[in-house]
Amino acid sequence: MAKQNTVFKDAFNRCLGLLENSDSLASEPELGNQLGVSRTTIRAILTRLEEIGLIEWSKRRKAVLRKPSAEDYFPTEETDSLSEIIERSFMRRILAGGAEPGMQINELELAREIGTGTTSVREFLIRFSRFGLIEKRPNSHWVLKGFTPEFALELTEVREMFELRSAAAFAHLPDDHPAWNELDAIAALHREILADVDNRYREFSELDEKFHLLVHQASRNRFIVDFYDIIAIVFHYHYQWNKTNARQRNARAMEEHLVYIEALQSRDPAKIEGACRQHLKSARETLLQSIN
Amino acid sequence: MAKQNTVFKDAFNRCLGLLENSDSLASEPELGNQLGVSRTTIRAILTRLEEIGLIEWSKRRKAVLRKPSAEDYFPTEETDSLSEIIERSFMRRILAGGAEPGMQINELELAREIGTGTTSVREFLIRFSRFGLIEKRPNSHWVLKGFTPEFALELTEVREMFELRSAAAFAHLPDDHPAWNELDAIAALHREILADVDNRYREFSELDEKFHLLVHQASRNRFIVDFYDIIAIVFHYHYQWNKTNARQRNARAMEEHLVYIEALQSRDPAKIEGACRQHLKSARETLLQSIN
DNA sequence: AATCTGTCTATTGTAGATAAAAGACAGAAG
DNA sequence: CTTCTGTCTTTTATCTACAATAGACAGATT
Repeated sequence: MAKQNTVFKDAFNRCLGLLENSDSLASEPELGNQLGVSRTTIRAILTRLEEIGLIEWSKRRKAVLRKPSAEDYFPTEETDSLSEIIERSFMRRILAGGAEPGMQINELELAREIGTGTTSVREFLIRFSRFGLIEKRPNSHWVLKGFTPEFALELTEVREMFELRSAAAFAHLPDDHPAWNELDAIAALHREILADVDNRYREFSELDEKFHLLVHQASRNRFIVDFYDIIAIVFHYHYQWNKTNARQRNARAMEEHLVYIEALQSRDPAKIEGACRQHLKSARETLLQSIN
Repeated sequence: MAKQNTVFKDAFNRCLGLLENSDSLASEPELGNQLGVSRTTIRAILTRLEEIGLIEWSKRRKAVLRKPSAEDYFPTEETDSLSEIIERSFMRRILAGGAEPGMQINELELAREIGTGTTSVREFLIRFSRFGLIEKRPNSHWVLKGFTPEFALELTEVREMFELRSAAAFAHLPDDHPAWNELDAIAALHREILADVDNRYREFSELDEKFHLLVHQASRNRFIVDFYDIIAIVFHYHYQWNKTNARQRNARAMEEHLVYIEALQSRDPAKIEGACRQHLKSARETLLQSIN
């Protein structure tokens, strides 16, 4: 196949969601906006909805005939884009599996194992190389540099520089900047999760990413914001496969976040720097501990 | 063609160089090391050398029959790798040509204009995207964010953070670290060029890159070192197409470098910070001036 | 015993082809 | 006259194929 129709399938599934609570659908351009896809894809979705008897479609009329059932949805495995599949598969190999630093990475072999063409793997590796974990030998293979303590130290060194600066900039955002409201919402969510931490500590990972990204964005510097991608992906995958003490670790981090957030809200530079440093220090320690 | 044989042509040309001052060639593996290519390529080179009557080749014997002449060399246009060609072509379009921020970038069109396949253009754009000048709309085009004053300010902000830290780290390198010798050599070259600045000011660009890279490497942080790529490419191409006051600008920068280098050699943190800040400040001003 | 050459295989870099998705435009419907 | 639909064209994402290049191995040479 030249191209997977995952965009179609994913949008189709989301369209079934829209269909649950309504007895007709909006216009094609409007649907396109709602689902974030082009009209071409919308029309493919409408065609299929009609085929499986979910709607009656004639020009502007899109009447819902019945509610969607579980079988109407495409299975979730089919809605992931190829690059997501490659990313997951690759990250599992290098973080979970016993991948030695210095190991060669073979495009062809990777492609065969994942069951995809080499082009996609190549493009993934090129995109991934900016994370500093792999390196290309021109006209030859890639070399895995490995998820080592050195990597973690270099990563956190830059992270700390960037986050301290961003946090300081946060205090100078104008009072009517939307970031303040988002910060309040994030603080509230922290308290909510902490109140039921035993059951909800798994939600921390996503919350953590959202909070730190918000802080980094205050720098108004694309390089600082982009760099946060690297941190996010490392934490995301690393914790996904390393769950020792997750509950306790997350609870502690959330407490620190709350102190950090209050400091931001106070707009007091010294207080902000202190809280930020404290949190970054323990984040670094946690990361380093979990590597060895 | 599936693959250009630019590696062969470039290595061949360099091999002619080796051949100029010697009447026989080393063994195949040894030549491979000297030219940085595989034995397969070496044997292709030897075959051609024999064909055009430059050597007599039989097993270990590779006797030089005559000195290479100008026609023996491949033209330089044919020795550039495809990615270099694409990079130059693209940079010319966005830096020299009137490329508006927000403009769409079309892979197919770019490929046609450069006369290459889309795969190579795609891969180039992916690699290039880390420089923060373009951005991808998934399943759709790339958007040019433009070489704007904002870009320059964001770039220099991070650069200053990184270089100040690297310069400070430089002072703590052990006395027997090779960087000290390289620094001396770079200082000497500065003085040499300054002594004949009217004729040699064009050599500054390369020297500048070498010096700052040396400083950044003292950080021993892959993210800091890698970031210097962005600065290098921006300065490299930007100055290539913007030559107003080049002589004066370069002379001033070299003077500043010498002060900066002396500060590094003194290992005095305060002095280093001062000289570094001074130089970065005028580098930023120069860059900003040349954008508007 | 070490290094070299002859030969063979495997992998990378790039072009070209094709289905999926985006998007343009004219005429239809409100 | 604005927004929609029908239709068509263009572009992107991905696969496959193949020449260039790297690299492996056994036997030859020093």
